[in-house]
Amino acid sequence: MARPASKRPTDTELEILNALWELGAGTVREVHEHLSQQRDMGHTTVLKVMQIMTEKGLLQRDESVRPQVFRASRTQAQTQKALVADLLERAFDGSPGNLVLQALTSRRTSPEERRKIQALLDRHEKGRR
Amino acid sequence: MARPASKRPTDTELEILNALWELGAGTVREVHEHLSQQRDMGHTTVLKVMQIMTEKGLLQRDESVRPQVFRASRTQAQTQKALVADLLERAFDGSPGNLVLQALTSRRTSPEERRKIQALLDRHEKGRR
DNA sequence: GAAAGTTGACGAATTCCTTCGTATTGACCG
DNA sequence: CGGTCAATACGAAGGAATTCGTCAACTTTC
Repeated sequence: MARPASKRPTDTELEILNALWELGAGTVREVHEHLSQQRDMGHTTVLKVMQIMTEKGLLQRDESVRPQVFRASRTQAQTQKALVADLLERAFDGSPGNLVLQALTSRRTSPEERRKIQALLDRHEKGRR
Repeated sequence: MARPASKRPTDTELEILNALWELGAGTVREVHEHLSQQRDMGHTTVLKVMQIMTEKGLLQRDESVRPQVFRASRTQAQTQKALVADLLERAFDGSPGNLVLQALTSRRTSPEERRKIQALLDRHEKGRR
């Protein structure tokens, strides 16, 4: 009669993952400073979330050094793919086309982005990868 | 010092929205039956969630009839677009290209889907919409 | 080596979400 | 009308998520 832990990283967790992907790896302090540029969070709050993320397996922790160094367990691409697959499943009936449609009509999609997408599509059309 | 209500519909809420979009509008019973095909949820549970969704503004309720009829406040397309924009912001640094890349490399993307996407791109390339 | 500063562990407080049990209200039938 | 059944409201239970305060442990610096 309870709520199951979210399969996806939460918003806060994702922000920390973004920081770690950019840093490669980092201490709580480094992550906190990175986040502070956009977000107002206490140092211990970041630490706590990162501890929980480590328990969940989202982060790896090197305890042999002080301060401890954290890194993401999965790559950004792996996580992004999982998030897209999840959203596809939950909100787009599994049809990537519908999802891409909404992405294309986003205000964020510049002609440049569109060319980028076209290039991706071409690469898929002729052969692999 | 607490948790803010999620800006996005939760998983359960999205399932109910999916049902209502497909039904057009429906009673709790109809939604429950629709959901029962994939999910095991009590009748009152569905009702409760739908009540909360109504409070949140996600659903509109016609109380003049019995049983009450609910419908989604926003269209599927509107919601999908918001979800994509949100994911774009949180996990793809605002770049639709990166998102589409992950969508394209999804196992769910058949050649047929790819053609569909190509058609969308073409439509965007030449002119409006 | 003691003081001062960092870092990390722990747990509390609070709200949200999911799930129902129970109670109340409303509608229909006889 | 009163009874019955469905529909709705109410509220509670309990785990998840977010945020810190507090204190202990460890480092660095005089």
